Amino acid sequence: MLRSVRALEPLIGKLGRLARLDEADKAALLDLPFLVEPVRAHYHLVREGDRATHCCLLLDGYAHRHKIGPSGSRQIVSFHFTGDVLDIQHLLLPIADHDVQTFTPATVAWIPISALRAVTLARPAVGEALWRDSLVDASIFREWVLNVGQRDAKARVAHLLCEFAVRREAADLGSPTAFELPMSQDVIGDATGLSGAHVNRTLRALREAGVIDHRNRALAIADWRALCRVADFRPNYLHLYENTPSAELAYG
Amino acid sequence: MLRSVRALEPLIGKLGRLARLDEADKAALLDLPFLVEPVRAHYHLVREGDRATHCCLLLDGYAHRHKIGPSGSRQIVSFHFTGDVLDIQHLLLPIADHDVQTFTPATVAWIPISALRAVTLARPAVGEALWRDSLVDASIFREWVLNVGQRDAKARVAHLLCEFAVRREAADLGSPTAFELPMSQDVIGDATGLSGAHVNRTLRALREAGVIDHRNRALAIADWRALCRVADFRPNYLHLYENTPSAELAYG
DNA sequence: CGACAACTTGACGGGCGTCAACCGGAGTGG
DNA sequence: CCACTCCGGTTGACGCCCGTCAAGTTGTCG
Repeated sequence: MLRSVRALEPLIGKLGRLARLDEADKAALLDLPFLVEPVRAHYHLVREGDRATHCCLLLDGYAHRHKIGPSGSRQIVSFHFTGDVLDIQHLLLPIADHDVQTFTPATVAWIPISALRAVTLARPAVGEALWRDSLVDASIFREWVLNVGQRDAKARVAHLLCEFAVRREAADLGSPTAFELPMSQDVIGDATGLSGAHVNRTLRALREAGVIDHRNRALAIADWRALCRVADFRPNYLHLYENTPSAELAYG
Repeated sequence: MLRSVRALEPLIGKLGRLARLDEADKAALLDLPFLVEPVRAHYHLVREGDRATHCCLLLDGYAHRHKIGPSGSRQIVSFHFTGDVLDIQHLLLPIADHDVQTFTPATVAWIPISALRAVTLARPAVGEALWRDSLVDASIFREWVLNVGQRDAKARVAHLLCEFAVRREAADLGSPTAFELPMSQDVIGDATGLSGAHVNRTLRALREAGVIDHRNRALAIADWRALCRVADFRPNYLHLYENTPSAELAYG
């Protein structure tokens, strides 16, 4: 475990996009106690049933949240990037109802829940940003219910890629149209309610349609509009509003 | 539109289960401005794209939230009962990302968002209760992603019935094991990602297995344990903890 | 260069969608 | 009191999307 100065910068970046934070708000965030921990891929950060004492901020790498279904099957319910708070619900719901797991090597910061709650009370703008973040999370879950409930395999996978691209762009994590897809096809399957084999077939179909270019784990979106059309993708559920900077991902 | 005294009692009941409210908190809630409106079944309370000015509290009747998918299909993402705030996310996310619609005749109270936000700032316990409510909502969405993503038809429908029963019990809305199922089979299909025809087949299978008794729209749960087993139902995602009073729905 | 995980592809089968027909109850109008 | 309408429930026939399984290939890391 390490303790480094200003490691919480990514949190300020994220929350600053969700609410207007003044200098005192930012100072209070930077003043939070925390412990930095590098972890390997496939490391369980939270397990269902845990009584949480700390919230987990993802400083680097990728993670997902998932639930275990009948006969051990796994449903991934969200993906997370640098700057995301992985379990903000533990501020108010003490017992975890799902697992959180890295799927690449990652670095996380553990923040005591008591300290985070104190900040939300002392600095209402911070509380507002965190609450809004959890509401956007909920909106993404709703969209995923729609995704696995109504769309066919091609649309499901395409939708996932669209969301990945737009969220990367919004979080300023590099090119939105060419990036590494850091997860295995089984993981994509667990997120879309498909088998790994069918994810493979589906990615091939998207490639052969000229919509994406996908080799190994390198993804390039060849035709953004076409991908959105296949995916039935409308980004409103991400609630980015004017914070979507991208000309590259122009929509409509 | 009507204005009646203490119409907001159901809100106090609900929030009182989510956080410890003192007399001043309750007084602040009862002091909220509101307008009561009776509405017919299938009335749209909120439409995707609306800029919300009021939050909608369900005083009586049933409602659901849904999103429109490819080629006009509909995915219901949650059901709501008396006492539920139907669109708490509009406190912080101004533009609706989904529709809210009654499916029985209902009575709602419209509360101005500005007034509700003022109360959350002045009375932190109220803010905490509302935030927690929105986090439980999010947890339910996650469970629904699992439901439509991983479970087969019988488990999906059974899970919906289990959730209905436990939430009725928790909200003190009458018998948890015998009640009216107020929605059509198409509606159940839209909530579970199944066709209405297959919901019918599935309900028949559950009836023939002796798990439920279901005639017209009257539902009786004949074997609660068996229903839970079929449904892969574990109520932890509802975050009721010690607030689950039921001996009738004992689990484990 | 060997081991192992992930990817790839094909064959086969089943769960559930689609469609169509029929039924049954509630409301409506004569 | 009955005919008509309409919505929802019920059931069967048929087919497709996608799961499962198995075999082979590729990529990567020690």
